[in-house]
Amino acid sequence: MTSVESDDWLSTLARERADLDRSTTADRVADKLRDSVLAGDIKPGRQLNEKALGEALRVSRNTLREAFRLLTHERLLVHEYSKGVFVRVPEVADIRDLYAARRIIECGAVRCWDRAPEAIRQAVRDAVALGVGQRERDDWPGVGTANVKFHQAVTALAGSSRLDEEMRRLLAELRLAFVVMGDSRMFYEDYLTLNEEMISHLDAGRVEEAEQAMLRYLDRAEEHLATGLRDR
Amino acid sequence: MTSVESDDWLSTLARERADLDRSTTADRVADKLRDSVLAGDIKPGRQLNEKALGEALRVSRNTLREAFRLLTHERLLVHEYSKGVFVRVPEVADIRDLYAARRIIECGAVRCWDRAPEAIRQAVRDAVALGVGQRERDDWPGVGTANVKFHQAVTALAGSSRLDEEMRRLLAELRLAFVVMGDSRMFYEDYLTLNEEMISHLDAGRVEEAEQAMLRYLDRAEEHLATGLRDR
DNA sequence: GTGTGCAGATTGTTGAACAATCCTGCAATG
DNA sequence: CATTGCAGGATTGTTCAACAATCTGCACAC
Repeated sequence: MTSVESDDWLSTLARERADLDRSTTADRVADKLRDSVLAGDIKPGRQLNEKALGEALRVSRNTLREAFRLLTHERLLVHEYSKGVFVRVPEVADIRDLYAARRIIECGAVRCWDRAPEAIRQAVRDAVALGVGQRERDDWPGVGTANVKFHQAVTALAGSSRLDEEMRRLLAELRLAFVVMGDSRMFYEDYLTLNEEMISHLDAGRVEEAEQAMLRYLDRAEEHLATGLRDR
Repeated sequence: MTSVESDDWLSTLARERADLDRSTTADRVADKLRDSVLAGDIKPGRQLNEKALGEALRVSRNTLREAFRLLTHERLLVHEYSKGVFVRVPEVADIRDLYAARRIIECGAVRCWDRAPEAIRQAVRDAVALGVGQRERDDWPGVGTANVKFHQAVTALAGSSRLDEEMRRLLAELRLAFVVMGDSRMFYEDYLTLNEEMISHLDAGRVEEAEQAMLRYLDRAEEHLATGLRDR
């Protein structure tokens, strides 16, 4: 073997090293809580009692509080001093704020289409195709998660892992709103056709039109969530 | 007094209520550490020993670890499992990533100029004026902080507190890079003229030109930082 | 009904303790 | 000389128990 090959091995292993580093128990507790919150098992507004939860999960209060802090940072929980942590109750103002951010990030990302590496563009196409497949088998929750994948892939076009991370947080917070209003399937149907429109625009080099389609999508989704949240 | 006045009092107090809520000691410790890191007192790469720091700051290890967690989320510290936390060493790749995000956010925010409330647009003008004043009295660090204010004000044009928060984090992380390379004053001079150009474009309704100026600014700043970091 | 004060519950913070892991230096091996 | 193996010390990961500070709810007085 040549030394070049050997170096290649080393760099590959170095890249996978992160997987080896076990996560802290706080991280795993946070994962479990995040699932429970996003699945709607713990309803928005509900307080998370440190003692009770700590005993249930068999972790100490300190570790649990670290997990709380993680989820507070993700805006899934809110922390009130000397009162405790609560599952966030999404307000209409939050939706407005959130979609203002999405408009900036996702429309900006769409404009990066021509500059983005082919692999990432392909990921966008794949996400749309996945959604279409799920629709054909009437798997509407599947269409929903494919939609999330689509928007994450679009964000990746910008080429910033920091933006990707922020979008991950924004989308998780959005799912909270879906939890309180219960998502309708007609909704996703609507979204999917807009995604298909976007990808056809992009593949034809009509970046400007794709951005307009994204803007329409965001406007419509925002209004749907805002009204749904107002009279829930 | 009328009931309207009374309501006004209440809403004012409600807004200031956050100031009354004392923060946790972890928050205050994090503030202190953040200042030390951004002032360059604790150099990038240096490890933060839990026991020593805890004794110096008179807080328990648990509380200190809470503060570490906060600053790790802000990307000022990095955490390696079973090894401890270290002040982040900014890499060129970080700069690239960071400026890709800034391009999306700040250029997108500039496009919101016409839709933004007048008060926020005025804040942008004020930030430029402040920088001009500081330049006249040769206060170059002052010009630097005015420049940060300018970019925060521009971000606020988008109308999303979540984006504002993200920009706050991005700018703090950027200051880390300045810490390791030592900021030059010629640099800020250059920036300030670009800011003046932007504001004149905006006041004349030439949003498109202002966005181009922002893009030029970001390109130039990124290159300056990347090269300065490579051969530090 | 409004305000006051007390008791119980919950959170904020600390310090100690032990297990798990990492780092360092040194000896042994080839 | 380079590498490996190993012991010992130092540091981190995690838990627990305790106390102070704060909040909440309820009874009571006016």
